[in-house]
Amino acid sequence: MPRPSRWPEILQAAGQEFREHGYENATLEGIATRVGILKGSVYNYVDSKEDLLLAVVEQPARALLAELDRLLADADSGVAVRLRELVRMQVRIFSEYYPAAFVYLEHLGRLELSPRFAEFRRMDARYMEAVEALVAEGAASGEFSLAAEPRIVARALVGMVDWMQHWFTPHGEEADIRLADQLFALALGGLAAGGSMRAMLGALPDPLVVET
Amino acid sequence: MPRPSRWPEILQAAGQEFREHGYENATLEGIATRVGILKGSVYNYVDSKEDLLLAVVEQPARALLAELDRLLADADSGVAVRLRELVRMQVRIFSEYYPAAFVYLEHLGRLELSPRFAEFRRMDARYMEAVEALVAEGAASGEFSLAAEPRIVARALVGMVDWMQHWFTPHGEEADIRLADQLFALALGGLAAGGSMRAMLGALPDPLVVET
DNA sequence: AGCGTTGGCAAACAGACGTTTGCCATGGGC
DNA sequence: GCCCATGGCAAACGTCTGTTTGCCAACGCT
Repeated sequence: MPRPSRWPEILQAAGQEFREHGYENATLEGIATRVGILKGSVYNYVDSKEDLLLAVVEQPARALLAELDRLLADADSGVAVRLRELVRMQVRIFSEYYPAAFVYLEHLGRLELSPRFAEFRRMDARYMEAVEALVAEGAASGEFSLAAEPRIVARALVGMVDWMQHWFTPHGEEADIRLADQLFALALGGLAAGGSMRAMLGALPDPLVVET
Repeated sequence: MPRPSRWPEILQAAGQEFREHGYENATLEGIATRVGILKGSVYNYVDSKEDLLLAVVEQPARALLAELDRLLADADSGVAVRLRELVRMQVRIFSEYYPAAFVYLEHLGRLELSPRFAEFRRMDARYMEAVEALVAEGAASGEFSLAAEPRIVARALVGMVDWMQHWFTPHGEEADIRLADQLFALALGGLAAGGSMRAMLGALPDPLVVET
């Protein structure tokens, strides 16, 4: 039996510390103490503190993009259905990679980071474009009837979902999906959604349910 | 003629540096250089770096709360109208206190800050409660027909608006109001808002327009 | 004119923290 | 049983940066 590596613990501890204190305030000593080792020992696994952030952020980022691709490939379903899947997907990743996914969100915006994070910023840009395209497609097909330009709408939707970093904690798969659907219903129908809107929401098919 | 104080310049420079680099990465030297003095000289105006953050954040925070009070006092208009005013108000403050208001948003969430920031966290909590109460009132009065619990709806709305820190830049009073109204229209009518919804939006009165 | 306050400069200080180094215990493979 | 890679420990290093201190020029006031 090989001596168990403590890399997973370190990764998890780093994620939690980054989440609680922010990258700049988090200390290597805090992370190491959480695992039960000294801060110097962390350098047996990484070359720098930034490497830790990179490692924490990489998993949720890749998962998000992979699912986005899967989702965009499914051009058969209506736009509303794809958008609902998008929201569900994102909530699922928030939950599955908690709190790493929130570390990702929080630190993407920060400049200052080395060029090694450029890839993630590109990924984020691609994500925004995808949402905007989805919204625009819905408007073009008549499925949506927008009260604002697609870009504004896309930003508002993303904000609604990404803002969850300030209040969301996982509550199990079922509850998470319910939450995602509530958010999506609000996005689709708005505050004033009457009975007809809710009927329409209830009638949406479930073609993309992920087997887990 | 008294020797002109450089406090306003320092405050503005601090706001910009905090906005661009984040509080922790911003350096006193960067702020001082922006004004054209040395970092030590800043201590003629402040006792600590934290004081600077406090000063930057205080103005937009107080303005926001003051306007919120004014807005909540107006119980005569319908809930939708008050909610639209809320969005307009917030965009206006983002614009008027740019970028200080975004520094406020960005750093409220961070823990680590001294107890002196507790007041702002209370203010934020009060703000959230107000939005939630507004939403609930709309649901109770029949003006809204919610697809989710008021608390979720309130969080989504706040997220939509507060996320603007990642893409908004002021474009003049008129354009800002137009933008606010687009966001509000999306919140009220959703993606699928049909022609009837837009007609209803257009028919909303303007009882709270602020004289500027 | 003389005096006190304001505020900038230059330099040094101090603490925090990321990183490096040398050492040693462990445990699997030949 | 020997060897070596792994990984932890302890301590030191170096830098960055917030903060302090002493000095002095500029200016307003009496």
